[in-house]
Amino acid sequence: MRKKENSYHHGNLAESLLDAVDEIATQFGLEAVTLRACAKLVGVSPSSAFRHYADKRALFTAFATRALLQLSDAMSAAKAQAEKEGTNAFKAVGLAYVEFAIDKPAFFRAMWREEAIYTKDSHYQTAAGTLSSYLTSGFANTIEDTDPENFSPQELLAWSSVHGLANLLVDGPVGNENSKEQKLSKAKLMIESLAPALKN
Amino acid sequence: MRKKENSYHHGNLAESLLDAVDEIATQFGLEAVTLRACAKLVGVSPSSAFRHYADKRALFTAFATRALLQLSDAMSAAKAQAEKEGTNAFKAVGLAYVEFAIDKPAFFRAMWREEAIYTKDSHYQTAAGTLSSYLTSGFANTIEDTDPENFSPQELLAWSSVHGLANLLVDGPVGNENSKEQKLSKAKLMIESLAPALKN
DNA sequence: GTGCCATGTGATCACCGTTCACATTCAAAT
DNA sequence: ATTTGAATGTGAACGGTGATCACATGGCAC
Repeated sequence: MRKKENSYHHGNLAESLLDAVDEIATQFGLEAVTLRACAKLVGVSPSSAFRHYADKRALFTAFATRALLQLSDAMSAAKAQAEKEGTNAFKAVGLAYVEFAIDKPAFFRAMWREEAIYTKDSHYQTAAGTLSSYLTSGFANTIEDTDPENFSPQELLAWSSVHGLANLLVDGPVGNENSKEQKLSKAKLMIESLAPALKN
Repeated sequence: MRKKENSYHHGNLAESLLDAVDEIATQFGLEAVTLRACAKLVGVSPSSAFRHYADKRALFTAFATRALLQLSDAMSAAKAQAEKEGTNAFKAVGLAYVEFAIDKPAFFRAMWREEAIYTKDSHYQTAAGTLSSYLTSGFANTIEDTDPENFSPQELLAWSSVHGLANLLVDGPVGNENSKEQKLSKAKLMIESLAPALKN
C-alpha cells in the first residue's frame, strides 16, 4: 500500500513496510531488502521506518513471523482437507511445507535466519510453536504438548526430515534443475518412505 | 597468518583471508564478517582482498567450500572408525554431521547460504557432492553414483533428516537450552528411529 | 642487473543502517 | 472551536560497507 498523495501521514506504515519486504524479497531476494528500498517503495522517507521498528532486525523479525503464520495457514488447510478426504494428514502437511519453501524461497529462508532475527521475540516464538505443532501433532498427545524440548524421536524425525528436504531444495544441491512438480514428486516419495519409521 | 613485519607482500593472502573469515565468524557470527575487518585482522589494506577474490561473495564461496571439506573429513573419519569397530556407519556419519553443526554453527550456516554464495562455482559444487556422498553412500550402488538428481527416496530421506535436524538445532527452536551432549543424544535417538525406514 | 607482472595501497564512490532536531498531523481535553 | 500534546513523517548528517582505480612496491624470470 503506497502512501496517499498529498497526505503527510501514511496511515498503515508498519504493515506496508512488511509488504515492501515481501515484494522486494520475492523479486530480488532477501539480500536485496534494504530499509531505504522499502521506504522508497512505500513512498516514505527512510527514517520513518524507525518509528515502527527499532531496527532492521526487528522489521525482519516481524516479516519472519508473518511468513511463519502464512505457512501455518497453508499447513492447516492441507491438514483439514486431508482429514475431510480421509487421506494421510502428515503427508499432506509435509507436502504443504515443502511446497511453501519451493514457492516462496525467500520467505522460507527469512523464517530461520537466526542472525538476522530476534529469535526471542514473543510473537516470533509463538508463531514458530504453532508451526511445529502441525508437523508433530500426529504424534503428540495433545496440541498443547508441543514443547520443542520434549519432542519424541519420531516427532523430531518427522519435522527434521521435512524441514531438511525443504532446505535442501531451497538452498542445497538437490533438484536444482527440476520443475516444481518434479520436486514435489520427490518430496512425496521421501515422505512415503518415512512411514515405516513413524508407526509406533 | 598475519603479514610479516616490514614486508610489502603478504605471501599467502588468499588463504589467510579465509582464516580471518573463520576467526571472525567463529567469534562474532557470520554477519560480522566484513572485508575490511578481515583485511585488518590479516594486517593488510581492504582493497588488497580484491586481488584474490572477485568480490565478497567469492570469498564466502571459498570459505563455504573449505567448510564443506572440513565437514567431509569429519564424516569420513567417523565412517572409518565405525567400520573399524563394526558399528553402524550411517549413524556415525549422521552424528558427525550434527556435531559439526553444533560445534561450528557459523560454518554450517555459511555452507548453505545460497544468496551469499556462488553456488555454481565448480569447487563448491564438487565439495557439496563429496559431502552428500557420505550421507547416502550406504544406499547408493557406488560412490560415484551420487548425482543429487537421482537420489532414491531413502537416500533423500537419510540426508534430509540429518540435514534438517542440524538446521533445527542451529537455527530453529529445537534444543536451544540444551547442552551439546543433550543435543547429540536427541540426534542419536532420532537417527536410530530412522532405521525402520532405511531397511530396503 | 633489468624489466615485467603479480600483489598491496590510499583515495574515493555510492549506498547502507541509524540518529536527531524539526515539521506535520491527529485526537483528546477544554 | 481552540488548544495542546502525542504520534508520525522528514531531511541532513554520521560512520561503516563493498567496490574501483590509478599508483606504489618488490619478487622473479630473463
